[in-house]
Amino acid sequence: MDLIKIYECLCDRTRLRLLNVLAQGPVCVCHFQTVLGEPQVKISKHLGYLRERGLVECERHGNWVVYALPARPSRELKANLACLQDCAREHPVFKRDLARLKQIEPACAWVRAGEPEKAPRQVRCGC
Amino acid sequence: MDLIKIYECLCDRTRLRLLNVLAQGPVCVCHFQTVLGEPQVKISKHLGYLRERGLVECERHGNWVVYALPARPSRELKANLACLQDCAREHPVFKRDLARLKQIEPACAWVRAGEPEKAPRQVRCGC
DNA sequence: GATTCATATTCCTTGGCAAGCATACGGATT
DNA sequence: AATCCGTATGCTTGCCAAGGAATATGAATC
Repeated sequence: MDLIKIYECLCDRTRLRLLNVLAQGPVCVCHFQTVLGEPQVKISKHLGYLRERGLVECERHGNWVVYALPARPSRELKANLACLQDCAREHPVFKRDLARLKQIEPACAWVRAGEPEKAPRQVRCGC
Repeated sequence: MDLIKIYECLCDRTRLRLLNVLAQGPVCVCHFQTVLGEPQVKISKHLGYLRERGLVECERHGNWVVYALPARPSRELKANLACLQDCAREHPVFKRDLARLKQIEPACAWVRAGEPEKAPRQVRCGC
């Protein structure tokens, strides 16, 4: 049963935060680090966990790996993501994440817009 | 954060089934055993888990303990229960549970209706 | 080719939960 | 009081996931 796999993904605080941020658009790993304020290993592992179970997809652009929600989410996933967003709207941690995401918006506009060709030419990410 | 506690409750197959059944109305433990086809210990423990975290409430009537969804569920809980019901609608296991619940309906109408005064006088539950 | 940066993986430790057996508890019947 | 029924609790075992440190990979720059 697929539904249970979804709920297993949702039962961790960090993963909930990741998914909530991803609802705004694609994000690369280093931006997650900045937004959540969590170490790289933690972010990467939880993204891997979500990836293995089909809740997120990723694509490499040079040094960066950009994560996004699946292009064609299942009915169950769509419903649960909508529910999460609804619940997160009033929770301080989730709200803070989105606020931080907005702050770094200029630095990662190309990522959020899904326009890899506009990636900066220099190596450093800037976040 | 309360929301995470909710998701932790939802990440187990048995608990999802319990909550899905409870959405139809109050149910006593022995009816859960019949409907889910799971041993008593398992049912009781998962109900205890849900009870400790405030996702269900219970009330004793003679030998029976009747479980129900909270009278005043939080916004988050309400949203997630609605989402679960929506997702469960098309899943074979959840559907089968509800079908079985309907089958034993006559035997437990007083429970489902929340009318403890109509509890059968004899000891045996009959399920 | 060596270095730097972003990301992933491996290894390890720790904690928590699922499951099942056995047993305890509380209420009702006799 | 003894017994029966429905339910809950201890206890143990095994598994899996979280977290962190160290290291590996892969791409870009010099």
